[in-house]
Amino acid sequence: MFETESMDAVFRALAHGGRRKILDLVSAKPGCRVGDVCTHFEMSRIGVLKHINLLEAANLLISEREGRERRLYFNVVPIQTIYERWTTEYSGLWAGRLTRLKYEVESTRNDSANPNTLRDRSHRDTRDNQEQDQ
Amino acid sequence: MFETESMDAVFRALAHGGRRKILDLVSAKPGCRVGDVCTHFEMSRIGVLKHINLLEAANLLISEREGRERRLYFNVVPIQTIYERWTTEYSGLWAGRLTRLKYEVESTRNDSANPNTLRDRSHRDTRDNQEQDQ
DNA sequence: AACATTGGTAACTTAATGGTTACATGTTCC
DNA sequence: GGAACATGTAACCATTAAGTTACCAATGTT
Repeated sequence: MFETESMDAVFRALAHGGRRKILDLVSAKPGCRVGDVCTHFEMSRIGVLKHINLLEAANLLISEREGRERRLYFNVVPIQTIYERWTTEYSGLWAGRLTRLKYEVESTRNDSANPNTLRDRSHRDTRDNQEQDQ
Repeated sequence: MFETESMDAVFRALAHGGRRKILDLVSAKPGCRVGDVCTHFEMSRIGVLKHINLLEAANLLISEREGRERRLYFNVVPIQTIYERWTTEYSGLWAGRLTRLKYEVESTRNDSANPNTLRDRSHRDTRDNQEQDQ
């Protein structure tokens, strides 16, 4: 719906705990180098390097060459974009209107006669492997 | 750092465009059923089902049986948790203090004499395949 | 010049994901 | 009861992702 291609890269980059840890490290020590990040992992240097590169490709890290060193900086912008996506898309939820409803659903679990039923069915699912209208 | 196991599931669940789309659909039509979601995908019904199950495992969807049907509801809570994680962890950034710095780094790219250099090096990387101190 | 340091490529192995088809189970409707 | 329906399970295949080792290329240092 509101998906951009770059957003997908960001989401995928964030899907890895090690990479999130890298973001933590770099944001704690802006300007640190590849080797500095590596010291915090059991993994091989190349393993870490690939994660760093992936993060940079997603624009979550910015790197800057300085002689033989490579300085790393964390870039908040993509995460802010994601934040906007959720707050815009699910604005109602964040505003608290539906949030309360959800909490009720989660805790009580007995509003079995939910009025918000979907009845716009139009798919032909008979005997598996249907192809649907996009 | 601030990682919980459940948070990892959430991040991984969000890493797939199709699953994010499912969240969009369900949050737009709370209480819709599995089949309803399927109509919006080219994929086979089972493919979609697995994504739905994964989302439920990550607690991003809540489902409720009603006869032979399964009603789906979006659960904001995990996303709120993630939001907290970022805003807490990178609070300085969101507060705008470091954010400005980052923007400068991104736009100008010539603060080559960054004072924030990390010099706590202590790893022995000589000839690859080092094991580091955790 | 010689050598340690820092970073990067290339090629490969293994594990995880995304997706499929075929079959199974419980429900509603006649 | 029996047909159509909604959902689910099992077994499997293809692709991608994660990580490894071995080697390469600059840059500093003495």
